[in-house]
Amino acid sequence: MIQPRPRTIPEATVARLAVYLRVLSTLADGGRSTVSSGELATAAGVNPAGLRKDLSHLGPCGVRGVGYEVDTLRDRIGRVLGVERSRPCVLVGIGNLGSALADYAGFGSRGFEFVGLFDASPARIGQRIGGQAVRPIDELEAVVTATQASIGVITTPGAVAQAVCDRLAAAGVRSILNFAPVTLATPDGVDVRKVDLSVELQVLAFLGQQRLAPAIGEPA
Amino acid sequence: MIQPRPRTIPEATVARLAVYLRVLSTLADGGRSTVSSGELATAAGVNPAGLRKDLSHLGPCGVRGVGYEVDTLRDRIGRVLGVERSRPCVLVGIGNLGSALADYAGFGSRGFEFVGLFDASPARIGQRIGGQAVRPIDELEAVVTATQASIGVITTPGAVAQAVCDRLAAAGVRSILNFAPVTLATPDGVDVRKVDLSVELQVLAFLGQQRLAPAIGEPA
DNA sequence: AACTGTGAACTTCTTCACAGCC
DNA sequence: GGCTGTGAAGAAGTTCACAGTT
Repeated sequence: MIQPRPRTIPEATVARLAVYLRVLSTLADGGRSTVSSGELATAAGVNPAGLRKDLSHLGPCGVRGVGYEVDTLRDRIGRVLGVERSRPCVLVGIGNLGSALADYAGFGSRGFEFVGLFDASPARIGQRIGGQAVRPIDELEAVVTATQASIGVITTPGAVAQAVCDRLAAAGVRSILNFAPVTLATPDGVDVRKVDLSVELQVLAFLGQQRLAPAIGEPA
Repeated sequence: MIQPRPRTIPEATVARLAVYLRVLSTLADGGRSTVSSGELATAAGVNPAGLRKDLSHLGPCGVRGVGYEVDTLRDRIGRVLGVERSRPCVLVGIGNLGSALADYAGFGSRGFEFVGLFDASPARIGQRIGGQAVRPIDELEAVVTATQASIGVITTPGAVAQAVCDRLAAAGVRSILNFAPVTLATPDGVDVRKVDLSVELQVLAFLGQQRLAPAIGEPA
């Protein structure tokens, strides 16, 4: 018994597919009808062979000697990533960062819909962002239940992030994107993806300095 | 001739060191004086053996049978990452996201100092954020030169990100953190690190759905 | 006894090189 | 000729298991 294709796509590949999808949309908007792996790879900032390997997870989708049809490939990747399916999300913590996310138009075209924006501060309640009123945090559970939201985004201060995370998980959210500068613990079946802005800066700075000074011993 | 230790620390390790540093600071603030790899690993969300391997890049820094001294280890990591050194940074694009970054207190304690906030919109010029006035984008080159800023952060709309990137690189910035949803091209010697919020969400959603349905074939 | 530091096994990801097809 | 799809090689990262030290 053979299995025709491993049913799981590696995480690294998924991340790049999302990037290819955006590049393809841009190309399609520009009226481009066909593209080679080399060109697409350059535009996406990756190696051409790697791009072809990524696409191989979707089954054959190009034409040898020619390249890929832009519209077809875009639709194919979109279908695999599930952009046509609407995904209700809730967002907790409506500071500058939360507002930026709630406002960002790019999510809608990828199937993400914010169905609830929550904050603890009375001053923010009722404020409208991206066509949505900010609600008090008490309503979190009710909204998650009513909307069946399975994705939660945390943009609160670190001090309350774990508590928010616990409430999201208890309410039925299965995937959490965490921007708070803390490591969250979650029950089995709930996964967290962390984006840590200060870590990104630190890595960038360190790698830059390491690249510049490959031969300097640090003074005792 | 032997080299006692490879002078480069892997990127993945650098990212985790930044996380350990934060956890250690929290422990130190709580008055904790010593900690084991197991405990620290749990708090950082990693495997204990991996943590020890990460630390091994700094040379021996624990005591066998006992653990690590919190203050010592924090200082050691801090020194390696260069948090004591002040790093001038410029930030271009002062929307919600840019404002969030300019305001974020966590950068200062890591040695990052925003020495210039720039925007193209006249409406934003002069606005004060995080103790800093927003300047017109025309002043970018002058400020980079005067402050010797080597790090630039781009939080502009995608359409202008490449142009901003070109100007930063030409002005002498060597490391760029890009939040705009485009892939940037840079000359040799300038490196870019990309944070793509919508890719993060997409990966999170996909992995969640893939985990739930490991055995579903997609209908033709 | 407890816990670190590290070689070795293992897994994952990337790159290469070329066969296969248009 | 040109470009895709993929097995094989290589690099990087992770986990294990245990020797070494206090």
